[in-house]
Amino acid sequence: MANLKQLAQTLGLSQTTISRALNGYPEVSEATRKRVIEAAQAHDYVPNSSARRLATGKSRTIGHVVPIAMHDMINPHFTDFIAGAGAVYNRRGYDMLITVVDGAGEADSYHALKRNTRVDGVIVHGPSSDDARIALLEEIGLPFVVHGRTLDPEDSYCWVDVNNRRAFAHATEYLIGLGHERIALINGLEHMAFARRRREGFEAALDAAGLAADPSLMVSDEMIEPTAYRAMRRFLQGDRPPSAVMCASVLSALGALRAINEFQAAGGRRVSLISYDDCLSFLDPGPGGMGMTVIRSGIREAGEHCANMLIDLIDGSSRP
Amino acid sequence: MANLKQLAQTLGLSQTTISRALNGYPEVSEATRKRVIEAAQAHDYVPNSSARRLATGKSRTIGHVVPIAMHDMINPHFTDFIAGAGAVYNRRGYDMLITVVDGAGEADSYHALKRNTRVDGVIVHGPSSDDARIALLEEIGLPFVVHGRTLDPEDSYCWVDVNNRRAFAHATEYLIGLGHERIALINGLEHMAFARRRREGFEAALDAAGLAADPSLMVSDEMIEPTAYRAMRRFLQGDRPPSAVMCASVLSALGALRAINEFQAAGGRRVSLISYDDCLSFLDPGPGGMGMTVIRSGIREAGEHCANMLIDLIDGSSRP
DNA sequence: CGCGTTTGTCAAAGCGCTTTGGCTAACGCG
DNA sequence: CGCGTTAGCCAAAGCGCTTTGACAAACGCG
Repeated sequence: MANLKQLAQTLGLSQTTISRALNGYPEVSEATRKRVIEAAQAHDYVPNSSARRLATGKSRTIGHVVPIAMHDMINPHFTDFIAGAGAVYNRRGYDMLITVVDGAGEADSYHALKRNTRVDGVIVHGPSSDDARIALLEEIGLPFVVHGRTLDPEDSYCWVDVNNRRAFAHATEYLIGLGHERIALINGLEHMAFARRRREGFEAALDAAGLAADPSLMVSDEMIEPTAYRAMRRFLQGDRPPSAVMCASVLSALGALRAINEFQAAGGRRVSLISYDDCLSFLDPGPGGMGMTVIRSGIREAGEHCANMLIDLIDGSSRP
Repeated sequence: MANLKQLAQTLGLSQTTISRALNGYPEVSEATRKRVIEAAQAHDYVPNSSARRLATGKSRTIGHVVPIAMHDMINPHFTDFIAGAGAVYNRRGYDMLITVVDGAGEADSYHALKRNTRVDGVIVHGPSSDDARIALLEEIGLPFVVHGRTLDPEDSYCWVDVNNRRAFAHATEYLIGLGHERIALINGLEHMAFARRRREGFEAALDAAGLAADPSLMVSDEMIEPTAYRAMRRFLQGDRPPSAVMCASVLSALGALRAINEFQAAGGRRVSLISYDDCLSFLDPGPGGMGMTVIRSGIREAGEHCANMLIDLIDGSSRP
């Protein structure tokens, strides 16, 4: 059956009553409610979401505005994140609206989403150190949760993040425990807050062990294969090559690994490699891996987490 | 300014006229239209999309229903596709709605999207050999474009695809031209139409050169690193190892490469590798690559293409 | 029994837009 | 000049839902 009106007619009730019965309002008797719900099911009635949206001003939709990042690619982690968030939206009756923008149009997109009540909230991906987006969203009053944090620890918005600092500190300690003293770091671009945190963890662990971090063994660049390859090669060709390297992503690790393989084929010493696996589940080497240690970060779970948090926020709740 | 009514009032015109002027109907004089458009701009008026949706029954939204594929990952190519499609949607004033479902719920999702006029059309990703979805969509009358083709060449729906058959035939011919006679194939799962087509191309090229395809040098499995690694290892350990291998994806190539490197480190002969790059732009090795040849397939462009096609279809056009 | 409450229901007024049908004023033409 | 057209604009009726305000009927209680 198509619409509320018809259902009301067949049941001999008013639209009001039907609507209330279906939406769980207390003003209808339980007997009526039961009758209505059954009839709705029997006639395969589902309220039209456009109408509801117009009437309530709520869209039951979450927006993700993804800027097409540098050199025209979307961050591969995004996929896993979406999978996690999407599952939650489904379960909780929300839709997911994705807007792909080139950097410039981003603010406009948020404004447009808000104005049209197209979304009830948004998720902000990978904030840079001090992200303009969060100010914007606060200003226009669109609920949001950010995945990752800005550097300012005292901000009052919701975020979900892995503890990058600690993860890198631990991994570094692990290498130190194995006896490594010259450890290289192939990091992501440091205008991203997470990259900063990772370096901090790395340096803190070295410090704690009385080892100085060697700037000539640290690089901060896009986390892709070729850049990592070149960086690693440079490290290995120096006078005092590292005996271990930490990579900020599996992609970087791939590049580093290539450089290491060439180095060893040419008679070089063995080099250990630890990679931080910021998702990329499809590269999962499984048992008997690719010759490196990886830390898994569960981006997908982060997606679920963000989604749940945002919905709670919208439906009226907390801030963790 | 918030709504049509107010704009109409300030201009001393009726809502009808404003609406018509803004939507390009011929019943308003050019002078009025100009006045209206300018006022709209000046007052920063944008029609409320929920209201419009309700009134017209059109949502100006395209749906992508993505099943969480095998072993819980979304196909990484998806990201690039989305980037391409998303850009087009933006440009043409459409929104993108993504629904993540676990296999079972897929049909329901389509029904729900249709019933609520939540979307005007959908894009179907990676059809299997004979996909139930296209029948379903035709039945419920939801416009769609499929990315990839089913095997039935005579179907009457719209699709966008790369010529997998030809790409693989060419690549194989290339290897043959280099003098290779034993060529391995590491393919994707063959319930996917594209994988079938790739094998056909591969075999056709061998045939044409008077070389028989050796089944013991062909494998069809998920396109991920570890499976490819194991397959390649097996090939190389056989009595007559291949001198070249074609991989159906860069991920497979990575695995194969690992096996090859080990093989060569152990004194094995050189092995050539060609990979089909089904996107993964973030792995782009750039100049001075990773020691393999890749064919680029432009998933992103495919996304743009699909999006344009679908919108044309919705707005009333062709079928290529 | 009478009167203030509560309970369950309904009619009607939006939400902000599109679209139908009608109306007026200007226009074309014999 | 008179009459059929057309151009340009408008009022009002939806689209399908939620929500407000009213109102009977049933109830509680002194």
